[in-house]
Amino acid sequence: MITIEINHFDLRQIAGSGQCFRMNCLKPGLYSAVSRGRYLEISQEGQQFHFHCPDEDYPFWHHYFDLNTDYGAFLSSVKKRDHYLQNAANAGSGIRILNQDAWEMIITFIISQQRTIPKIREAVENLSRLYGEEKHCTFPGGKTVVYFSFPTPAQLKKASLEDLQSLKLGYRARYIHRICLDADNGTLDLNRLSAMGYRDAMEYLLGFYGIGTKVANCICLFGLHHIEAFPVDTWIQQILTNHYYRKKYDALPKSRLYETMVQENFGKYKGYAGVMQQYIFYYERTVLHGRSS
DNA sequence: CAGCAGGTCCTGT
DNA sequence: ACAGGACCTGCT
Repeated sequence: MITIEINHFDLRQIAGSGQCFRMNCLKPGLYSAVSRGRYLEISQEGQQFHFHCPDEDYPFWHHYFDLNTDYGAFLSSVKKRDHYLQNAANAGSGIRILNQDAWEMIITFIISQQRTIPKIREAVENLSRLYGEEKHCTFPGGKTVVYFSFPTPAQLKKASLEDLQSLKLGYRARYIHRICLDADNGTLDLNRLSAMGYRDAMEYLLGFYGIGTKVANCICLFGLHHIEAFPVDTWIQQILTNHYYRKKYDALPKSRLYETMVQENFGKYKGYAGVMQQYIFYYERTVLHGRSS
């Protein structure tokens, strides 16, 4: 077990920020997480954190939670004039943009289309249980936890279209099936994708069946750590409309409306607008509308 | 029963 | 380019 003290880091906020679907609250202040085949239990008391994992895994989780980045600088850069963002950043000041696996984010956010977060979690867990690897983690003291890694492309390719449809993935089943084939035959090159900058990664991702602008931005933000990415979903659309509307936007075509609003209101946070997106998403959804997971 | 949920694709102008 | 409709499934 490793104990450290960290500012601007809050497990409940991160778990509720909608960026990861394999973090669970075991009891107040204690969370589990699964990523890249590893398992962690982490507890929080104020700014004190206990990492329960093999010592050699600690650097992995330190990077996973993005603990080398100075979020205090992001927070203090919020414009005083923007009261909505001020409130949001204050409410979510412990959020961090996690370093998650790109392939897992591709599948996860394809699944996320037109679904609620609890249903996304359920689907991701089902895929892991059925196509991932069963793993065991034994703690000092003897407690053993069974968990499942998220399936690799080679593992998930074993799922037929019918298999995926039987998991109630609906029209997303076709998207997933197709992209597994692409990942297997090299059309989707994850190593190449990971080496790209934000713009190139967006263009590349948009070429795949089932990935549109919103999902591609989520993959960039949560799976490739391009923190300038700013996904616009229905929640963000509502926020933009309710808090950032200006009359001149009426002249814009719908297809360009939101990207213009994002550019004009969040472009000033150059290179890290995605952090602000997380603050307002979390604030609106969790604090103002009471969604907990 | 209609409407909507972390959208995307396809089609017709 | 742009707008409108279809699409799986489950929940209200």
